[in-house]
Amino acid sequence: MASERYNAPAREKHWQQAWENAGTFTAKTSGSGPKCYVLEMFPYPSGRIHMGHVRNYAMGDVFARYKRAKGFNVLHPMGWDAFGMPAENAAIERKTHPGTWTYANIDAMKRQLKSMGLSLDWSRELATCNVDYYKHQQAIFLKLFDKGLAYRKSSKVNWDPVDHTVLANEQVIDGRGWRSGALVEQRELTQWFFKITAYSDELLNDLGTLDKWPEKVRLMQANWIGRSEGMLVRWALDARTAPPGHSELEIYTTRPDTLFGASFMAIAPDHPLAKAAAEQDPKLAAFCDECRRMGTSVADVETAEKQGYDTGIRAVHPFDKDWRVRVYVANFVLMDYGTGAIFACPSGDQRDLDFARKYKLPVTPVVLPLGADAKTFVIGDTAVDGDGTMINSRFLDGLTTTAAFEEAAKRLETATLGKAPLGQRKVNYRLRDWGISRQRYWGCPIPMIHCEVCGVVPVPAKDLPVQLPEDATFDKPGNPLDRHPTWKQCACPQCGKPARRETDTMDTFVDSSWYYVRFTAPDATTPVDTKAADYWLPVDQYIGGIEHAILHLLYSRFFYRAMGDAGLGTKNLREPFSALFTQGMVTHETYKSESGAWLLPTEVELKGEGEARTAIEIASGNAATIGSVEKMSKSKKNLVDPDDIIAHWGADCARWFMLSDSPPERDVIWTEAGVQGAGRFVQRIWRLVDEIADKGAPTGAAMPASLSSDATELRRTAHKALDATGRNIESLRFNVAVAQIYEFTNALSGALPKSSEGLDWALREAAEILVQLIAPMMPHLAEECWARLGYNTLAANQPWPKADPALLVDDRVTIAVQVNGKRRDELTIERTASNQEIEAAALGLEAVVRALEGKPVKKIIVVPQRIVNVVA
RNA sequence: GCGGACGUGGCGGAACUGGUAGACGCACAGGACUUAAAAUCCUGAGUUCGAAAGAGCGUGUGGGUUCGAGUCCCACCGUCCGCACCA
Repeated sequence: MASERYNAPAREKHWQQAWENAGTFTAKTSGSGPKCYVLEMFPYPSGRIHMGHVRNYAMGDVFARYKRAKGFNVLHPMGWDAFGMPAENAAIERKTHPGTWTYANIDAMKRQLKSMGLSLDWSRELATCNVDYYKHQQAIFLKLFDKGLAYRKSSKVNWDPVDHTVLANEQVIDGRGWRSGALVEQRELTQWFFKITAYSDELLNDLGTLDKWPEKVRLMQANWIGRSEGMLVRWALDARTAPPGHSELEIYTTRPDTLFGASFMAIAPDHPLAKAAAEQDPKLAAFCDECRRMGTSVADVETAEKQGYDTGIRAVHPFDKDWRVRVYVANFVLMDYGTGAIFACPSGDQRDLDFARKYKLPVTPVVLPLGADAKTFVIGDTAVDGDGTMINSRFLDGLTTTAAFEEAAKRLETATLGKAPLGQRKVNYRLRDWGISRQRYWGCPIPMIHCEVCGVVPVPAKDLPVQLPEDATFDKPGNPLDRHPTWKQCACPQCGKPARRETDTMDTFVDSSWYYVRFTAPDATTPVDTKAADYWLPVDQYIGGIEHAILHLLYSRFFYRAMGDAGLGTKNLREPFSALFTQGMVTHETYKSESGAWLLPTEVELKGEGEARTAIEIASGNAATIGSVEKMSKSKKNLVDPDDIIAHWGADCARWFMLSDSPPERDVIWTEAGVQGAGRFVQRIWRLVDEIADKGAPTGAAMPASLSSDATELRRTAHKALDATGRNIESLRFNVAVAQIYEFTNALSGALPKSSEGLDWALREAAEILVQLIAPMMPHLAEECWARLGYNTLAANQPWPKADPALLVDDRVTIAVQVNGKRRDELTIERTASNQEIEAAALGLEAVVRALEGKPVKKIIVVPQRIVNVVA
């Protein structure tokens, strides 16, 4: 009896309900089997899920379901990264409260995620904007403050003029705010910081332990931390030229070996020496002002021409008291790296060379590159920064650059200026402390109080939480907390006098730096339940977008360590995510109307194929242009709504398509044809299982004593597919797993019309294996098929079948036969055949004899079970 | 500029530690079923020459190592990504 077409949308709801009723995916800390914590980066509740979420969560779900089937105690939670700017902007636009907007979005998106049939433990759901979450974050902040890991300082910060808030360095991309896209300005403000730099070395070194992270991400983090080994070198200033109170200038260099190539010194416009000199030189003061103005936008800095101003100050070369070097103020020297002062060796550094040429300063080659001729070697317009042999460098001459570094360092360390050594070794980092103050409402309030008498005082733990006021106003720009009439007024916890609350809130990246810890015990009364955290952490497989390679992933690595060091129960664990996978984006073609407006894919009709493809705007009937394939985005309207796809095709179809074809780390192009293909496959599986259930052996029948060769062959195919698919899911090679399932399905369809001894039983076994192979990817269809096969258990609860090792190897193997490296034929032979037998069989092949043309055989190479190459 | 990744049919891609290149999917062509369409099933296909058997060429380009290279080495070209005055 052939059944109806599989009605995915209807049946999916049924099975989702069945899982929910059975509590299938609720994780228990006391569960059996080894633990496995699978996590996808939690979403920002923007309003609706998009295809990128579908892909991300489909991947995580396949992995989680597979691990469950393999007997692991799986934790697979979901929550909401719910604080942040869009809620506040929406509040301004719609005259509502950010919380109202956010919670409505969470409801909508939760419904959407549920329609995907994800194996999530919703009992652990959390939202970072919920006071039950952020009160613990405030407690953590206080602990970090106690440890000196959170502190306040005045510094130049990135100011986003559109969002009216400060941004961390990591959140400035190409000189623009990561969210608003506005050109970022530099402002001097007093802000809260986390001391991530205390972990520079550890964060860098431990990257080496993250062998299940993408190399690319580790490299990006290593570059961001930016460790360099160099020296601090103090230069005496010529007293006749130095401003009062300044007798020396300390610089940072990674190339003390090139000291004899010194041409000039350069200091930042904000360097104390520059400020002192500017007091006596109005032109210099004007130059410094100009530099600062240029520095207002990061984008300007990148294109600005190198400029300098000779301060008239002369510095004395550390190795030659008669050698004077000019000191410039230069617009390219940064005050907050090293000491804000450099010595320049133009022959070895392009930027210094450009500057030297511009201001007609000396250029002395000091490194002779390997293979260059000392007599003819000159520096033109290109600096030479590689290794080589030292020249024009007195006591360093003839040494390699590496040896010269050591020699110069030794001499600088032993020589003195005044009483202290002339130089000392110093490791520098590019990484800066993490500025977390945001002048916005919709974030976690920083639990601090400003008292005129006592200074900055932490809110006592017993007074937590510091809750956001509900009655804030969003009608004008600026910080609603700051202008709230009463909220910031409080009593100083120390002296009791009237004081003022801190009105800055925390960067939302703080929220996401520990949510994975909170998932292990979301209802604990303390921020961390040590027992649960020790059991579940670290996350065994983390999946998310590459865009967080630095931001979220570096912050989390820091925060997890800081929490441990502040006594929050995770001290024995240093890395939060033992394996990381970064998935590619979902892309789609773009369409434009005649007037140049972007069109949704649903607004155009496509015709023809290949080069001849055309698009018509449905509403107007006019021709539309087919544009390039881009990441799905609202601005380009190349969006496909997951709701539409799931309602029409079902979640399984959408999931299957997201996992097919493209390797998961690469971008995938969403196409209508691709979805149709996936939809066809869903029906094909259903028909196949339906037919086998009708004709095949009864549920639970034992294997017949004797099987035909067809039946054995089918069993081999099934068990090989089982083995290979498991390995590919394990290594997240979903596209290959999908291809193997297709191949297996083709073999199964091919065997269906045949009839021989034991074949019905083998068909049934293969069908059951097939259902379990698709279960992680198309879980609803798997349940439907499982039930059709006569079971009243849930497929989701079935253990992953075990492949029979005896079926994984063939008795006879096909070997390619080459003559002089060219494939001429192939031969099928017993797997256990000896090399002699293989050689004999190969030489007997007609194609081989023909290719040899009677030439004598020089040698024969036999690779068992693979290839034989006859060399003549 | 510095650092990194990648380059395979019409398209997405597969190919374990060097061993039958193009699995699987999409698109395509031919056929079956049907009054017809949809759905489904079967067959074909890297390319050139050939009716076929078969042969030549073929993984960005040029060289090299090897019995054998998509895979290893060198140089170059192209695409993409990250960082970017970091001393």
